[in-house]
Amino acid sequence: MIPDTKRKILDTAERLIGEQGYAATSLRQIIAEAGVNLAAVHYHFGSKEELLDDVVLRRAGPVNEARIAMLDRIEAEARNGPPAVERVLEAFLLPTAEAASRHPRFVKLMGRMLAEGMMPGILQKHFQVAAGRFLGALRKALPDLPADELLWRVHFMVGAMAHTMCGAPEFPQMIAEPGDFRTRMNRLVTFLSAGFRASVNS
Amino acid sequence: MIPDTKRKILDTAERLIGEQGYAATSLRQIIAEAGVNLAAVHYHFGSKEELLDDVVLRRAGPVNEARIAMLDRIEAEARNGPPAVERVLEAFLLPTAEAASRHPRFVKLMGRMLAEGMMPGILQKHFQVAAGRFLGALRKALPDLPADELLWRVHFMVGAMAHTMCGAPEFPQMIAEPGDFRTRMNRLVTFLSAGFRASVNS
DNA sequence: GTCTATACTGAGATAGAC
DNA sequence: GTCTATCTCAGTATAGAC
Repeated sequence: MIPDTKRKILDTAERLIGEQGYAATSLRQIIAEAGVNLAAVHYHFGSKEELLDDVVLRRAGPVNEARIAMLDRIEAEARNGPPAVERVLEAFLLPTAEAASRHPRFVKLMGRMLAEGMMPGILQKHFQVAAGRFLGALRKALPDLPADELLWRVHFMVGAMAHTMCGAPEFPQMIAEPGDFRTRMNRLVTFLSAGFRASVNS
Repeated sequence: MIPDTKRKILDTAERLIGEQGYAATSLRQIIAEAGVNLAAVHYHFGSKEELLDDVVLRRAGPVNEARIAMLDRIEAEARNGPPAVERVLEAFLLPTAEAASRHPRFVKLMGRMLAEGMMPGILQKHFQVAAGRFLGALRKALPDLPADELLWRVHFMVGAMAHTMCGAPEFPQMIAEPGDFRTRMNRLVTFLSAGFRASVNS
């Protein structure tokens, strides 16, 4: 069982870093809103960066397991044939929507992490395995797409996904929409699938 | 003529904020690498945030003028008919590639700004006009697309664009590619155009 | 007008008392 | 496990030299 102090720090850090970004969020703000002492952060986590690492660790596992389970099912249904791009993208994006319904703070945080360029460090550690599985499935789904082109399209997808997860809409009209994260992810799947399917010669 | 000290601060801030992000870059690091005094920043700009504003201002103007000029030409060639989505996206993205060839630091910085969620503040001030023109052109290019769907797709595009401008590739293979920004933007145009054209029912 | 020196508050981090 | 005290460095501000 996680001690109360530790859990309060994790919850508050998750929320504040998701709202403001990692660098812009101070430990002092976190401990003030969590109602704990500054030294408690360093006792339980060691540093600000390791705190972030623990915040990610707590939620990333379940999301990635759901992703891989969904991908397993899709590949099994496709037998040896290539799976549909839409299904593969859904396997990657819909578990995020599930997580968002229960832990909306965390999804914003993940978007921030991707956007702040923390992929080479913290994020890679937690998502490398799932990313590899996903990339392989996309290769099978799009056998005619050159390898480098596929990687770039995955790069575009990560950008669109991160920005959408952050939840900072550019236009006021978008806030009016009921904040159903699943609807948003379905829009994204439609958009991205067409992008992945585009023929290389424009 | 911009004084040498002011220009050095602008150049160094542009580079460091582009590499590390706004919140993660300290004024002290900027003045150390620029070889100027700390107070010079506050004399010339007033604060860290106004310094960022001036960094953006210096380059955003020319890029946006190129965007609007390109859009004018495209709309004139289309007469009253709807322009092709590809051309509209090129008008928005290729001037960025032009800017990148001469000011690679700045493009990274713009990606960072978008990613760090500074759109409601600094970015909106400099890009609102161009964004409005661009949105109108997209509406004409895609008359059958529902208005809310169009806004979400623009949102996806901004995310993909920002992430690509940051220039932090997820996979080592992507670095091997010659860093031609125009090639990258052409890949992006192909990808996004197909996404914008996707029918709403997936 | 332009820059230097210096001071103030708040950041992350650590040692050690309890 | 928890908290106080303290260190260094961040952003900010200002007085005064040139």
